[in-house]
Amino acid sequence: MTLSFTGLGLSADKVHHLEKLGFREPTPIQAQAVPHLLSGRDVVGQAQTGTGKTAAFALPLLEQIDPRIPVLQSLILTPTRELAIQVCQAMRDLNTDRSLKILAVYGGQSIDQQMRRLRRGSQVVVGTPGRVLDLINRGALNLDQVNWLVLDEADEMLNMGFIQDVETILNCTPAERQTAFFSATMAPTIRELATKFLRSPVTVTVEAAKSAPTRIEQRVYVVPRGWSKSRALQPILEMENPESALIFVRTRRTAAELTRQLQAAGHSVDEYHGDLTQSQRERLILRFRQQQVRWVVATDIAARGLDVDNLTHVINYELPDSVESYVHRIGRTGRAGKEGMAISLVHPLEKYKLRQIERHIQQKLAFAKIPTRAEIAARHLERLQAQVEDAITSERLASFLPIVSQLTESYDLRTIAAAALQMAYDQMSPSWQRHEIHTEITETERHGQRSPSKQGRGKSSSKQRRTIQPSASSSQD
DNA sequence: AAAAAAC
Repeated sequence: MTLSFTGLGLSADKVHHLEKLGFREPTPIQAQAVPHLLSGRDVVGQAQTGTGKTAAFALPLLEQIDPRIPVLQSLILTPTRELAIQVCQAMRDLNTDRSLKILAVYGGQSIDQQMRRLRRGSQVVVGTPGRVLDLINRGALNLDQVNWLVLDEADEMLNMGFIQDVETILNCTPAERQTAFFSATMAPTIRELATKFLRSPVTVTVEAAKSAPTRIEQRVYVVPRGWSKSRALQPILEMENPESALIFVRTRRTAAELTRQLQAAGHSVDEYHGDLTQSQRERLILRFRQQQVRWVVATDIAARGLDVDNLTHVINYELPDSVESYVHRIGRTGRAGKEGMAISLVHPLEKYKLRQIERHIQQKLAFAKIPTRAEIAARHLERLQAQVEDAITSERLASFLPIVSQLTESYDLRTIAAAALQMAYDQMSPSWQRHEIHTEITETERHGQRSPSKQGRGKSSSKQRRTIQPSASSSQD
């Protein structure tokens, strides 16, 4: 069954704007939540990561705010600053006629500037709890007229550490407001707690889409006894050669240390965690989105909501503390109907954590063997061959023919071709010759880690339906 | 116990 946005009760204007943006069909969570939200009901919305939750609350919200009144009418709370920025941007993108003023407020940025902007009369504010409270206490933010309240990543917002601030903020809003809680995860205890803030809510739960189990391939590598994780990570990265990856660790310190190691090995990688300044954080996310950095080593600051287009890999260098966090972490990839790979590294003693995760996601996780040096070399040669075949059909090929003609005066064609391939191979694996990688992988072979070489993974399919999905500029959860 | 979130 397909629905149009019109069928959801959105205005003709809005539907027309959505079509101009290329959005024709609502995702399941949008199809189910939007009508309830338009009818004024409180909603608890639960749907998988990357399936359009932001638009599910943003569309009805934007339609019901009165653009003629220059007063704050809607507040959205998020658990991280970057998420506030992202949700704000997504809402501005959907506010196609620019009739509403939408502002993100969060810590680490000049509060004076945010206060000046607030004075100009924002109708929608997206913010993190600490800064929102600060602004309330300074008299710069008045929630008296807020009739729309959204908790994004609601279960996290109701967790210890956030709940007190969130409750204080909620108490500053009118009781007759409309409230929506959205998240991909909602533990029963949190769901119970949530009802305390909602008025006879409708619960909208979207079951896993049919493509869901295959959308993200999950794989587990058991780190051999006596090995460090960083030693196990090297051959996996060599084998996978992720185009873009989020590598999750548990602490800021480990993030910094692992980043240092990977940088020393010549990789394009940077760290992302709460020890950085706000401008460092924002700059990094921008560079990552623009693919100026291939890999990011992050704490759980990046676990939720963050939407980076074409993220191919999520790597759990260390397993998260909560099963919910696992679900959110791997959900950074495989977004908007694309494929993704989620890899977890576990010590033998951590296998019990794995079983908790398996129970929660109701899936068995596949174990993989750490690739040997020979398998990695074979994979590199496969890639090289594929690249050569691509190059043969390229238009630029002809421009290299004169050089070949010149070289044939001194060498035969096979020798020239082999030399060119050798150069390409060395370009492709600059760290290949490095001593530490060499010895570690030799060590792997001594441990008898062998498995058949796997076929390279196909690129994610480009033939997807156009729906309102996360992209670099708009996000859904 | 750690991470996130205000100055």
